[in-house]
Amino acid sequence: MVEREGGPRPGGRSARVQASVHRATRDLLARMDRTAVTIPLIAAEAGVTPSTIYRRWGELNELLADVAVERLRPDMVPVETGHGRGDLLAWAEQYAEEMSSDLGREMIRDVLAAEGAAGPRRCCSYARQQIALIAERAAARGEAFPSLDAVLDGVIAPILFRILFDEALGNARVGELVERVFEGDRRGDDP
Amino acid sequence: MVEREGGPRPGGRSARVQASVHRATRDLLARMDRTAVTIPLIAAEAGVTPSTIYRRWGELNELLADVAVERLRPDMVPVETGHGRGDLLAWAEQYAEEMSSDLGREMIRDVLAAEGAAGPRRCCSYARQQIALIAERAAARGEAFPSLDAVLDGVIAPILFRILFDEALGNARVGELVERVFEGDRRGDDP
DNA sequence: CCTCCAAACGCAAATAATTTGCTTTTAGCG
DNA sequence: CGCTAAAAGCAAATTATTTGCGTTTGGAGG
Repeated sequence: MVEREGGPRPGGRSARVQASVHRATRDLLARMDRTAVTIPLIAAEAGVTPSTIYRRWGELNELLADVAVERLRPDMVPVETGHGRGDLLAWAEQYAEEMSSDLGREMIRDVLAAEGAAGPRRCCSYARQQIALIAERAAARGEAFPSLDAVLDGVIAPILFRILFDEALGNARVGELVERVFEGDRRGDDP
Repeated sequence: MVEREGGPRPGGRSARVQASVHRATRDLLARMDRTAVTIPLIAAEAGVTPSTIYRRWGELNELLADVAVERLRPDMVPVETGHGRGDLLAWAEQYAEEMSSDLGREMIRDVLAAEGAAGPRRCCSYARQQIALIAERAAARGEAFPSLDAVLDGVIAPILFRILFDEALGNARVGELVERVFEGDRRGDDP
């Protein structure tokens, strides 16, 4: 019962279509204004008929979200600085920077604009995995490290909240948040 | 040089059209699936021609965002409990509850899905105003109260982040966040 | 290797949404 | 009371979306 999450079986026709549609979408988004990107356009660029896209993704939002989630998947292991706090700081700074770029902001919005909570949750779990990895390394060194929820609420949440609703945080503020989450370092979550 | 932000002059034809389109949109969203709500439908419901809506709002996302921002405007003053911490807790709990409802979630997504940062910022400023009000009352009583940014990052951000990307927080967790933001109560923001 | 099957695609016609040029209405102003 | 600019209506043209049906394809079982 091994569910594959990356879509259909690799190598099949279905996978080829998905790949070329994704590529076409990325290309067009890079080349032109996002409001000008339409499904017929993507279809032409990808060499498929529009109805194929409509049947597979339903609407543009879903396709854009699909592409964005894939691009948001972390492609590297968080850098090691020697201690958990440094690891988290380095990671958070990079995360904030990537996400607050024009491209990052657009991808987040694309993910959120699609129906259903699957996309956003996957993005959240990407961050979770990265932080869990840093936490495990810290634990292996015998260091104290804040709980996953504390980091999510204390560091990731403000970073994304500000990007989405206000103005992106600078490195200074991100550093403060990381400090703060290490201050009241309680491991458990029960009252 | 008094710019009106609620749209055109009140009483004019333009204002009537805007009002009836907003009302029609709310009605339709309440009655049917959001994916079934289209501009021609709203136009029919509002008694205007579709082109009027297209010219004023451009696309459905913009109209939905416009309607959502208006519905998200706070319509009451935060309850007074006698002290700032209680005020903030009560307000945060209600905010979390409203925003995590199906309707709340949809409205937030609508606001974020529109182009431009105006809608999201207005939502952020709504929260800011409410918190500033609570903070002023606390200050008037001579109480200590965390900075606006501390509350935004420590309370509002996690609430919205979890709604958007994960699972809504319960009252217990909201209470913890409020506690925490009062713990390291520093007024200034400089290092 | 061959045959069969279901899933996915292409094609094209039908439907629906969006854009646009032009006309008409209307609220505000001299 | 007309004038005017902004906004709405109308309808034709364009573009996007849906859908029915035939075809292709990759893989499973013989």
